[in-house]
Amino acid sequence: MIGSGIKRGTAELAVLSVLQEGPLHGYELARRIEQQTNGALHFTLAALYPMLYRMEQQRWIRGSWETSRNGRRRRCYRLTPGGKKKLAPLRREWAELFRALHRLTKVAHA
Amino acid sequence: MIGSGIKRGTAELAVLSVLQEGPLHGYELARRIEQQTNGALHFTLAALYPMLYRMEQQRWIRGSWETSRNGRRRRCYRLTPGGKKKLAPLRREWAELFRALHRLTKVAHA
DNA sequence: TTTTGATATATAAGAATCCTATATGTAAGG
DNA sequence: CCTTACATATAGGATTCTTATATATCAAAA
Repeated sequence: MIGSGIKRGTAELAVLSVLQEGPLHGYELARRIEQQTNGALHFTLAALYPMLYRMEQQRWIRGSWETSRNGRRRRCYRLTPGGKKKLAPLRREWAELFRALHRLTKVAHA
Repeated sequence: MIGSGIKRGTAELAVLSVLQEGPLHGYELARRIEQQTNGALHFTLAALYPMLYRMEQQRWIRGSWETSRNGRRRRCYRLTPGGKKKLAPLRREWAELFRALHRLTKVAHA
């Protein structure tokens, strides 16, 4: 599993990417991130809940309380149009970071 | 230039990679990182100096005071054997993060 | 000559994002 | 009944970046 120092800042991209597949609640969101990265990327729920709150304030996602048949309440988040717009430049910025680090470590080898 | 939220944690890899080319002092180190990434990655010196200090405590780099002909004192850092050993797993971890994020964003597209 | 800009290091205060620990409560299975 | 999985939430702390500030030398321009 990737260390916390290195994966800083990835949660935002991860949440937006997973929500692009469809609406989800926090608990399931955490599991999808871990599953889809084969366990490489893991976030605790204590880290995710405040982040979901912040992203809702920024209008990138929208949460709504739902009650499943069992009577369990849970907050379901879906991507807003603003969130979709945010995703593209965010991915571009990450790609740019990868290229930058690749250049740095490659130069050292040359 | 890549935002500060995203590039978190990259300074360590950047410093070790650049120092692999040869010994350098802090001021020049900051410029090399920026140059070799075509300006994509920028760190302020106020961020680098405490980091160099920490890395020296961890025995990844070793600093020595030098006085140039001008009479300017500057601290020259060189990679230690321990620092070289650290570089390989660090690069592997970053590569793993890239793969993880790639999977996440790709899945959302499929 | 005086001042500006590049060189060079350093600390302090603050923001952002992650962690662990803790709290609360329901539902299902052994 | 007790444990595990589900589900959300807050508090306190760590790390790593930021801006602002301080100090000091040297070269070139005004």
